[in-house]
Amino acid sequence: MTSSRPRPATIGDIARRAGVSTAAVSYVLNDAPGGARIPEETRERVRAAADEMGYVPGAGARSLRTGARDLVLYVRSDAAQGPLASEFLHGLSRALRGLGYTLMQYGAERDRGLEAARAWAALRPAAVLADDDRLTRAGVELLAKGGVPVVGLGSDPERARGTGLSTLVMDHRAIGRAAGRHLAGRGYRDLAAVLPAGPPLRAMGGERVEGVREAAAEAGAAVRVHDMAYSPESAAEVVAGWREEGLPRGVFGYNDEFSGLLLGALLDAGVRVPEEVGLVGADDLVLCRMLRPALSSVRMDGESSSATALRIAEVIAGGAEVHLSPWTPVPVRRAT
Amino acid sequence: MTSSRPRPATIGDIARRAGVSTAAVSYVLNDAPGGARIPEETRERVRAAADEMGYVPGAGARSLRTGARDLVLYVRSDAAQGPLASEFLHGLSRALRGLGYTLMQYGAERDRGLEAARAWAALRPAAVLADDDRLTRAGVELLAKGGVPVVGLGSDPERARGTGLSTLVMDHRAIGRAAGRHLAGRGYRDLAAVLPAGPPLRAMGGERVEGVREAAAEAGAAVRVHDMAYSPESAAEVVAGWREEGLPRGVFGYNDEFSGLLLGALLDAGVRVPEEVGLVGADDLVLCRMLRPALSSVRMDGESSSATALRIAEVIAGGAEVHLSPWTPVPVRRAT
DNA sequence: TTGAAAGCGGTACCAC
DNA sequence: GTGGTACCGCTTTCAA
Repeated sequence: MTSSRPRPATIGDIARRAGVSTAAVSYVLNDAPGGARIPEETRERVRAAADEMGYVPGAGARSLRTGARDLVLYVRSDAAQGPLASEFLHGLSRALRGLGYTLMQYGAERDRGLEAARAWAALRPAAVLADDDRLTRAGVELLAKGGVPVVGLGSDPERARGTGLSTLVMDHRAIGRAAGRHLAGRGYRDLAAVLPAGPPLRAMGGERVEGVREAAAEAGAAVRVHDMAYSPESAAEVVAGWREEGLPRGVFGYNDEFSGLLLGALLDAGVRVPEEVGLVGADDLVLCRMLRPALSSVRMDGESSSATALRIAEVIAGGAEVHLSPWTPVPVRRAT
Repeated sequence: MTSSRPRPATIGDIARRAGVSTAAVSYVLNDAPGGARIPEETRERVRAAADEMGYVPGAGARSLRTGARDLVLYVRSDAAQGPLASEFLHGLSRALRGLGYTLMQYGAERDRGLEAARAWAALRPAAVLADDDRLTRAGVELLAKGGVPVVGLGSDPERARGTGLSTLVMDHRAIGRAAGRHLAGRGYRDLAAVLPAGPPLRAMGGERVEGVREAAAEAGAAVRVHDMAYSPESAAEVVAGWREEGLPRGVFGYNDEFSGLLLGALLDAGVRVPEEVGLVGADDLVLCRMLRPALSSVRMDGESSSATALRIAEVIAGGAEVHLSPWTPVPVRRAT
């Protein structure tokens, strides 16, 4: 008497229960033109049967038959968390739904390259959006062979151009430039910038530092660069180093969170902020307004994220190659 | 000459190219026992063909044929962000993969209830994990009819017991209790607790406040409750209110982020923390160690998240009803 | 007006 | 030993 787990009802079950053919069921449930002249009474019966049995057509069998692909895969590392990414995700999801696609986040695992591409391809998606570090040449090629457009999140547009790979990037160099100019604009000439130690953030950090360097060069300022991990201890070490070799006048802390750590360490060391050291983060999180003194930052402005999402959705639908960089950095001056 | 988008290669394509039957292709690629005696030379040819054409078997057709369901849906609101949720997600994903399942995050949209359940059911998942606010009686029933177990994230275990709905909860009351005891343990008898204004957080907030009340009752302390939105302005209002009616001695700020806002507002108002007002958050984010004075908090300890994940995976595999609450709150005393 | 049947891409039974 | 073929659930053409 082991009642095994119930299986979902099939169209055949409904047809049998309603005493009609499977075709009739399909017609009624999709109110398809093919079965335009099915009497209301029959329709009623079919709908009732479907309802009672909790029938929902299986997406797999359906898309196997129709050939429609409506799945969009979104593969992200955790690095891309926070309100900005989250808002973007929502806008994208909404825009895609409006166009008949379904967005799914896939791969909390670290799979990448060809292996990952095979897993994605097996799902026959309409498109794949993936963090750059998940993508390899071979992987993108495999997907392309199956007609699956790929959008590289954070991929270098220059390297991608002409390869069929679309890109969506945040201009980290511009963020660094904005931060650097903010600092230089206050008259600071002795600058320091922080480079996150971990692999996922390091690449972005490098770009941001480059931007700071550009801004410093414009203003004739010097820039020191320091490795730092995301921990209070590491922040304290950086500050201790500064105490020895001399405090920088202005600091770009990579982002608000690293800057928050740095601020704590500076205050612990008895350094007055901003009188002795100015500090600027990036992302303009609410965190900036929790800290005292309140943290200056760089906000990312841009077309509404759903507008961006819409453009991406068009790529997906059209299959063209595009390169998007929809955010503009805007310095936000606060106490530090 | 409009070269339409390429379609993925099918098993038939490979068979034709390799000059064998589709059956042979299937056997070779899955090295299935059925085709044990296919000569190595033929296998080679098949593999080569598959490779050249970038063939990957479609998961849809495969599971249609085999009847296997390997998809686990994870439906979460953004409310559940942060390192804890993220770590849990990873552990879960890994554990499930080990058992042959694939975890996908679905539904950035706000769909809920029966409508959402239909969408999930169409994917023929092995199980659905969803935030409680997405679930309705009818929705869970629909899924159950199709043999799909549901785990309610944050659902009340008491109400769920016996309905077939599994639950995974964080014990918010216990968090509040831990925070309240921490405060009372410092000798504070005039307590205040914050209740987040928004709908997603409010329910949890209510539970936490209840916990604070319990701890206060034990110690003979009083508790005031204040609505607050997640903004510096709202925090300032709360503090202004306190200035008028008298400062509380100890404050539970719902979580670290609300507490951070409160801390900023308190300092702005010239209140000395912790000399005049003690403050405790919850979650033990890195944020606590950015703030000065460093924020006391309540950390969530528990069995490793992958162990929890494993138990959930068993539910999925077995279809049984379980009620999990694997986290234990632990006060973390810092400067505030 | 209704329904039989073909076929989507796979797997695996079973007859050659 | 091999590979033809039935079949999974569903849509849609076409004939009755």
